[in-house]
Amino acid sequence: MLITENSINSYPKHHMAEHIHPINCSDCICKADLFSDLPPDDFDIICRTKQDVEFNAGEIIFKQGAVLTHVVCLTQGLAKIYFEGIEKKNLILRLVKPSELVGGPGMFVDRRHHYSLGAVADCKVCFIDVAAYREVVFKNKKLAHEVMNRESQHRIELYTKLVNLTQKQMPGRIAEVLMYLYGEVYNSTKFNCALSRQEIADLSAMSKESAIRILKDFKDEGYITLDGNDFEIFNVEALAQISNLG
Amino acid sequence: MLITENSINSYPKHHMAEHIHPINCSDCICKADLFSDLPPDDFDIICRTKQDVEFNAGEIIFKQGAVLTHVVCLTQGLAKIYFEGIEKKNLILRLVKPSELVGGPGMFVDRRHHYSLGAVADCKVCFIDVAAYREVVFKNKKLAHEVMNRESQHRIELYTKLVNLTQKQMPGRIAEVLMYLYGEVYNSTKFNCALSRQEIADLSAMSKESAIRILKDFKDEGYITLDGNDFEIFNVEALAQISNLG
DNA sequence: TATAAGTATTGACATTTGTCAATGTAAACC
DNA sequence: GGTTTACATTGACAAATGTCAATACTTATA
Repeated sequence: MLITENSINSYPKHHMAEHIHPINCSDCICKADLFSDLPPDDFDIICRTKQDVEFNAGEIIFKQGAVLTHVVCLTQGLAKIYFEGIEKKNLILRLVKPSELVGGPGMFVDRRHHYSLGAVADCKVCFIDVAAYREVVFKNKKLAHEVMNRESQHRIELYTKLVNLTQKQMPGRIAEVLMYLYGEVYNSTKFNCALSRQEIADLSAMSKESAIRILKDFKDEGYITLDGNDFEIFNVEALAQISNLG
Repeated sequence: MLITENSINSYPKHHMAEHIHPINCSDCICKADLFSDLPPDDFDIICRTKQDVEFNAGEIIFKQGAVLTHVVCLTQGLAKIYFEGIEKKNLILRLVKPSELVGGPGMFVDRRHHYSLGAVADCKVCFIDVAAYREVVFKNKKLAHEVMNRESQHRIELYTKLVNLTQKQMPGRIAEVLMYLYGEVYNSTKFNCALSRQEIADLSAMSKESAIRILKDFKDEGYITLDGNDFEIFNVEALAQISNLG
């Protein structure tokens, strides 16, 4: 069984049954990233426990508050790390692309998830037993370094996010999100955005109506074009400046 | 010399000269906390590099952007970890009490400070060479665990802060700050607050005028009394509820 | 004591932002 | 095709929040 007996998670049953199948870990996209330099023996420890699962867009991969029994590697799709705040309002911390391993700070504290991971588009993920993961991290100094490094990087991004959300007005925040989608998620000025308007709003801490209005303003100014979820950014410099000035 | 040659830090000269004096590390308040279980040999590595410095209230201990050459242990006073944001607006992440060691995420990334540390009250701090600190952390598994644990804890607090600041309105945010001062800083419902009104505002991401107004509202409601910097909280439950509801 | 400088407070006002309700649009389903 | 459902858009309005200027208060200093 994928989830331990006492887990308070509740994955749809059909996911758990249908999609658990062995794939060749050596060829896996996970291997390309965090585990690329890992000795085969150590990598085996990780692989032995892994479980593949598919999620449809909109489904929850793991939920804030649930017992942290596995870390997750996204192998396909797009996911969001988000926080469930006051009165059902969500705050998206960041998006997760394939090859990224998502752990969570609870791993070393209280073994609970402190944020939720949700599928923005259809996703394939690989669940890795947290005990196996910890074992390998503590066994392997280089990996431990790398993990620390990445966690530090995330913390720095979190500080930047905190300043963005508390000190910038809405146009700056939306410009920020567009630059993020362009520069870090789709790596192109033209993209079909997997995020709904509500999710864009959740990423910039405002109401969806406000997000829509600002996007329309940017469109009217000629900085972007919008057709449903088809985005194209024409004036990166203008958006960068709006984002920087706040 | 306290700071390496290529440091872009600029501490007032008189601090650097006057206050470097050996104290008995074994009795130091630092020792009581993070380093309490450290083998004597490892602790010696740390102690050999330490430099004591005093700072007056309002002075900067280290500055965002500067080269991270030392980690800092606060031995006396009260300090703030803050972020210098847009147009000189500061955001205080949290307060630091004596015995706490302040590193910063840059230690494992780019060797720069990603936030500033400032003295809220007069402070005594102990600078520890970052190389010595890293050496001991990587040598000592138990300490490494503890460091990871604390960093995780801070990250969790950061998530909570992010939600507080983006999803709560001003009364909720000020109530939050009062609960924080009561519960985690002064551990008493009655305290002489070392923070200025501006700093209370920086802690709750609002203008100082707004902070003042909300404090006055709480006073008018009878939840607190205020006389300059003398605070007394009468109705913890009311503040807790205001904080929770947002 | 007088003066100056910084901090705190208050009120008036403008701006930003959210809420609500109405309408439009698109995909899914019968 | 028609219906339903979810999502997107728009406008009107209310609420939250910041800005600015005037004034009080405190502390440091001449």
